[in-house]
Amino acid sequence: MANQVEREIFESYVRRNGGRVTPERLRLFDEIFSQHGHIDADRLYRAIRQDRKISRATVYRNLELLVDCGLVRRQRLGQRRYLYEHVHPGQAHDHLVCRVCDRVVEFMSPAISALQREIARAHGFDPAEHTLKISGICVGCASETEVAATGPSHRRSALRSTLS
Amino acid sequence: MANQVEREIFESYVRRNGGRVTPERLRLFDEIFSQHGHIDADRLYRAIRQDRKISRATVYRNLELLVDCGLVRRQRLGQRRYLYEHVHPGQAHDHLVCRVCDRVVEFMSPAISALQREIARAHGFDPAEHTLKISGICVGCASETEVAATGPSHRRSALRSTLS
DNA sequence: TCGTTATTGAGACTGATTCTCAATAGAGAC
DNA sequence: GTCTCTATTGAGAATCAGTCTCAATAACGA
Repeated sequence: MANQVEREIFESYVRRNGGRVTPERLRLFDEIFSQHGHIDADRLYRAIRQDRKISRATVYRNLELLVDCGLVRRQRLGQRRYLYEHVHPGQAHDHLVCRVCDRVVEFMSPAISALQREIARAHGFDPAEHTLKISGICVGCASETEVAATGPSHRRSALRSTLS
Repeated sequence: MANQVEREIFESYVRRNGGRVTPERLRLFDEIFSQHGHIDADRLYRAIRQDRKISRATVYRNLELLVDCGLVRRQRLGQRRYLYEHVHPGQAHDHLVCRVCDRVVEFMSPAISALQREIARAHGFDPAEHTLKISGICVGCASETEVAATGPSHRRSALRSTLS
């Protein structure tokens, strides 16, 4: 079975802390490790709902658990909700987010990671994790919106008159 | 008067887009430019409320306006709410956030900024803005929590047993 | 001063996440 | 296998930040 190692990490983390291994936990683990990329809590909830009863609260609680034991990363890439992704140790990466279409692209930069560690230490911080999100406009959207935009582009302006 | 330049940028941005310069807008501008560091919408609302009637909606609407014209930066540094800070052009900076006490420390790294631009371009993105948040544990909290922590430290674990 | 229409205020609304608490069910002891 | 203890679950209520609605107000150009 795939993700055997991660699954053992998970189970042993739970047991070590006096927790119980429940079918709900395992199902959530499987779901998030079968997904590629970023997924929100509601999607996970609905995916699991396909074949078993589970409550939203359980999904949230156990996502927190997965985050705590380091197997899952939770980030706000869009505006409203958190996105979750499973972590492959040693493969730290960051994100480019298109502010028009919300597409997320991952990239790795050991140079940036190293600089971050350095900076944190210089300021007396013990760096635990970081979030680097670069938002901009991707190639696709850039060509599409060339004609339109003169302002903040993607979202409605706070000034009404610009709408008319 | 201080912030004269920024204020003119603001007024001309509003006018240029067919908007109106209202006392509420000016008051919000003054408030956020009189504050140092990061502040949330509710704090701004309450600060302004001290000496004039204003509605929450107006605060949010006009914060959006300030963000749109580039005078204010909005970021999620904590978990829940957005934090706002006024921007001094040419002084891009990033943040270190202590995950225990939520203290925010600013730092500047031209090297990281340059790398970010490079990466964005390499992936066909036109970079508009970025958020780099390094969260970790600051010196103060590190020494205080030395004895305690064995787990996720600062917040309640998703596993109940660890509470007892 | 007037008229047009952008802006405001109050409160309803939304959507994501967290909380509550009674019912359920792991898992160690026997 | 059965018992017991208590961690976990489910359903829905609660929270919280932020957004929307719409009638009343007030900028600002004529």
